[in-house]
Amino acid sequence: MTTVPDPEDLTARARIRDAAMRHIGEYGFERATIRGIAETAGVSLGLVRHHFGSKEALREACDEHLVKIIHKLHEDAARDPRAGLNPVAVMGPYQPYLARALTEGWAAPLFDEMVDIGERWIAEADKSRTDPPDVDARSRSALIAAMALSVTVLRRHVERGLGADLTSPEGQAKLMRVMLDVYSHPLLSLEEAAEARKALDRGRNT
Amino acid sequence: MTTVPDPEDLTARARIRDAAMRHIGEYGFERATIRGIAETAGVSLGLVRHHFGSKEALREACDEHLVKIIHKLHEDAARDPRAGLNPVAVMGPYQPYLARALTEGWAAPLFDEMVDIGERWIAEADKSRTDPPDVDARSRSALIAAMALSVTVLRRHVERGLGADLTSPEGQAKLMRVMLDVYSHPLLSLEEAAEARKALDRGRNT
DNA sequence: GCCGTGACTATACATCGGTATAGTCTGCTT
DNA sequence: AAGCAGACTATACCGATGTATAGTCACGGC
Repeated sequence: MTTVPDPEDLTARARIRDAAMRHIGEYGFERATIRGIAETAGVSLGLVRHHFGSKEALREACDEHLVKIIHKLHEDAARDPRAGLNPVAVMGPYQPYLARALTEGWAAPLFDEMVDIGERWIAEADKSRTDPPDVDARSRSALIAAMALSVTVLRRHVERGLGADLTSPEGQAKLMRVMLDVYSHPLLSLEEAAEARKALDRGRNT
Repeated sequence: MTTVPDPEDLTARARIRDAAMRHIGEYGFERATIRGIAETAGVSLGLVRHHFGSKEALREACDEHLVKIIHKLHEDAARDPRAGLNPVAVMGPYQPYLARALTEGWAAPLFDEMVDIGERWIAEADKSRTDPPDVDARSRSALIAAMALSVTVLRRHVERGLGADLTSPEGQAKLMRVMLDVYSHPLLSLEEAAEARKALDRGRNT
């Protein structure tokens, strides 16, 4: 799944890009070295430069590729909405790179697009909501996007907490069960929330 | 808030440690340089080594200090549970460092302790829950901890989404409002969750 | 058949940054 | 007064890594 390469793949350029995504995903951009990437791709140091020019440009190429992948996944998810719940399963091998991109500061457009998608979804759901929302749909979408991505970003910690390897089918099934339970039970009752809001209005912020 | 220094502070050692936490928080461990930290602390490169021995050891000292801070905050939060909702406000200036620690792979005990605390809280809440939980309290606590920390870890993205600066009181109030709304409304109905679980049981995992 | 272009390699270069060492100054103890 | 300890500085060292350059090889068009 999601490992289907572009037709243009198999080329050295594609191999380098894939190796870069793996290295950056595993070590982060700083610790990933062009030499290491070249070795993994089975090419010389110079060829990386020949194709991409600089380490920074290589990263940008990886980003573009990620965006491409996400767009394709988004189309797929439009057909089966439930499949999109589990980001670890969805992103597959590109998930570590995504996590780095989000935490090392260069994937803003990507996150924003996720917020866009969520916002439309939420606006739809608001129509059948009984109590009026206290805040705009976009803000809620941003928080929910962050929450959904937290599994990706804090994956190692979540794995420890669940006692399961999230690359395995069993681990992913477990994660889905946990998510279903948590997502279907509010952390706060409406009354508690209303009370906290009132306290906030009184100007007591902490 | 949370800026009250230890009595032992004001010493060069403390200044170096604080500078290190700021630099690592801002740039990450790799990109943070001992030279830069020394300059910020207003001391020489050599003094950093004199006090801490190595960059790695300096990081460990920062970790220990973070743990100390978290413990103190935890005691405070025990008195006023609601204050603990907002991790950005709670962690104050140490929040960027915490985010780095969590995403760059070295803060496992810290996360686990948060899961511990949450687990006890959830076990308590389970007593008054009508439907039986599908998964153990610890797994749910881990996911919820990750979700709660997502604001800290993806802070820049959340800020863009909310259109607010989370260091400002207004931004924090806005975040609180968003959290209260989202936390008090389940993302999935019990029926949807039950149905998804059934689909999972049929062995169709994706 | 030649030549040019682009994929690819080998190697040199320069900088950055962690580490190591030698030395200075201040203050305290005896 | 002597001397020792610890805080602190200046500077040298060296490996790692991104960047740059020169050169080789294969292939396709004129």
